[in-house]
Amino acid sequence: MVEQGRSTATITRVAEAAGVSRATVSRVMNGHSTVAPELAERVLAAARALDYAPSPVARSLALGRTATIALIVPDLSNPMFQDVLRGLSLAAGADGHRLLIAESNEHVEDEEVLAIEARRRCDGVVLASPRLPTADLERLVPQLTPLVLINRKLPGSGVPSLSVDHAAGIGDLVAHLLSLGHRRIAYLAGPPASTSNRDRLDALLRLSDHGREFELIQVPCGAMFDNGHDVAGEVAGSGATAVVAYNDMVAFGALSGLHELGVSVPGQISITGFDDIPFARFTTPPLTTAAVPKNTLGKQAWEQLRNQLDGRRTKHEADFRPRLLVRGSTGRVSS
Amino acid sequence: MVEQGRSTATITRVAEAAGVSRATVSRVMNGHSTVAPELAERVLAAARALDYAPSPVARSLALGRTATIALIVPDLSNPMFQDVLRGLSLAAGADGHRLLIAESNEHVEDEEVLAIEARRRCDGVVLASPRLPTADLERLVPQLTPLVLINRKLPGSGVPSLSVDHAAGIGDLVAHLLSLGHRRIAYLAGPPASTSNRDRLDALLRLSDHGREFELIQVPCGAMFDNGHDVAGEVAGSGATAVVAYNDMVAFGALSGLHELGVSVPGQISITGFDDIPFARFTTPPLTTAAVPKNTLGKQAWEQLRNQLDGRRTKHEADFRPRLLVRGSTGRVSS
DNA sequence: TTGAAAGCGCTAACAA
DNA sequence: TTGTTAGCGCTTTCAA
Repeated sequence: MVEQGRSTATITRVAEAAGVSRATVSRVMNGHSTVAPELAERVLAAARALDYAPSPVARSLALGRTATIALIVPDLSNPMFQDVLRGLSLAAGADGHRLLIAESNEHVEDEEVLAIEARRRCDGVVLASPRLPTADLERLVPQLTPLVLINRKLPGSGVPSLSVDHAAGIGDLVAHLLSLGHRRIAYLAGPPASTSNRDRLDALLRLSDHGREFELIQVPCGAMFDNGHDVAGEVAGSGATAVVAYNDMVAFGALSGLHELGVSVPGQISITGFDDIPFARFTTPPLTTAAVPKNTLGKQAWEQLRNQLDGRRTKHEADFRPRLLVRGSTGRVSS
Repeated sequence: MVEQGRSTATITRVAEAAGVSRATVSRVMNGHSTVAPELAERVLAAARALDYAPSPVARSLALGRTATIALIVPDLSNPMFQDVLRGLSLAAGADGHRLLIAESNEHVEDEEVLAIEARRRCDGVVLASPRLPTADLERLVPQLTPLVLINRKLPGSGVPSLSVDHAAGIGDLVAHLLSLGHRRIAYLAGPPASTSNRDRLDALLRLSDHGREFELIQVPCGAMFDNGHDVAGEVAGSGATAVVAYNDMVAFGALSGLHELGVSVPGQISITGFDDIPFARFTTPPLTTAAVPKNTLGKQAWEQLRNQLDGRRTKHEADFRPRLLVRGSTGRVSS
């Protein structure tokens, strides 16, 4: 048997040492009612001497709450979720709550049981599950509440949801490209099952208006560097003068691939990303993109969750409009 | 009051419904001893009907273990830790353990209480705490055990520790640069308090051998994109023909900055990074770097922790030697 | 094989 | 103000 930390004192031992009841110790430790100062002092002294701290697990059972929340994401390697994670961790931590993280590793089929299991160890859940079918999600809601959804709406369910307004972001990017004279635009599509990909694609289709505003060339791609890199050739041969990438990583991969092919950006082709992940302004050339406030998303998620934990009702849906950042990767169309 | 999920069934209700004792339900749920098949079936039916699942919190209290571990990191925005997080999350998850994550947000002074608090909710801790003074860490060990250290050694303590062999990585990078003819090398230093920075710097000083092998120019920098970007001018003016950056992000920032200044890489200056974070091979030019097996680190951390949880002793220290990846950002010195 | 009972460590009515 | 008591939901000896 391995040494499992020093044997921890219990409330009973402290009570004995201080010559009081466990209830009194509990009251002192929680700053409750008014315990006689001299008693309180005795209790604290005993607690210090025994190096006592209340057991979170026992408290959780007695109180019915754990001071812990769960974040459920499909994929931790996605910078988008990393920032949400970070914002959430900081905000919840500042309010004395721990963060449990559960990653489905893109296995949608495990996501339900993962979420339910996680919820049972926690007081609430922040769920980012872009691929889970709506029907399944709806069925899940009662077991996950208090719940906050990220990048996903469930109208009429009363579940707070924080989303990026993808359509608005795409709108800004396209307007920018159109103003530069581009009329043949390739979309490097993200994962087909991803709702954010669908949102972005829908927006593009709408804006293209059946080719009347501009010609839209769809290129199946993915969500990672490599995917963008690998379609560079296809892009170059497509006749597109501008590329709207699913996200910054893809854009960066494409940038890299085009560079290797000797295609100049933005000289011959313009490229836009989406998200504004940290290095987007450091690429060569720096990436024009739509910045989504990812930290804000995490922080707001905590606010929404805390409201529910406190029994408050809360506003239900928030859309965060990305901010267009024009940088060096887009330029006037070469005629 | 908000709806807190559907009211969950307890073991008592299931026992009543099945007409058995709680002990029997417990045995069935845990696949223990041999409960008579027909009884077991009755219990399972009741459990299904009531949608029962054992409470993890109650189990934790009764069993004295939580099936949860904690990862403690100074800064989640550091890609290095993100990958460790990911590897750890996956490995622990595969063995049915949850992951609690605690971020000190670089506040070393909070790290101790954060770690202790986290440990009390968990069965063990993976600690990445590059800046915590050794004495403090040593005092902490008994309260955190089972414990695994990342990028940090505590000789004689018996605490398993997984580290990157920074010196070896730097050695490979420098050998590479020397072979290309470089004799004036700038080091873009990371955070002074970081042990990994110190390791890398020490290695450089040793290799430089007081300038006999090459001249070492120290440039205080940092750990992020911006820091690298901001010292580009200084680097360009330093007369260095090659740059060893603290990590890939800094290298990338420097790359970007030099590009803006019209300094060609590797034409005029060669640059190396460290870590091989995902985009390192997509920069322009792609980054020569020392690849650290970060996923492995996370995965191994779980192995080490699991060994301790199982009461097994385990090998104590592992050094992961980075792999030199020669890419486009380094070239023969321009004479 | 099954059940009764005690216990994990804490909190919170209720009484005194 | 303090203590007594019951209870949070589960596991696990110990007897039967």
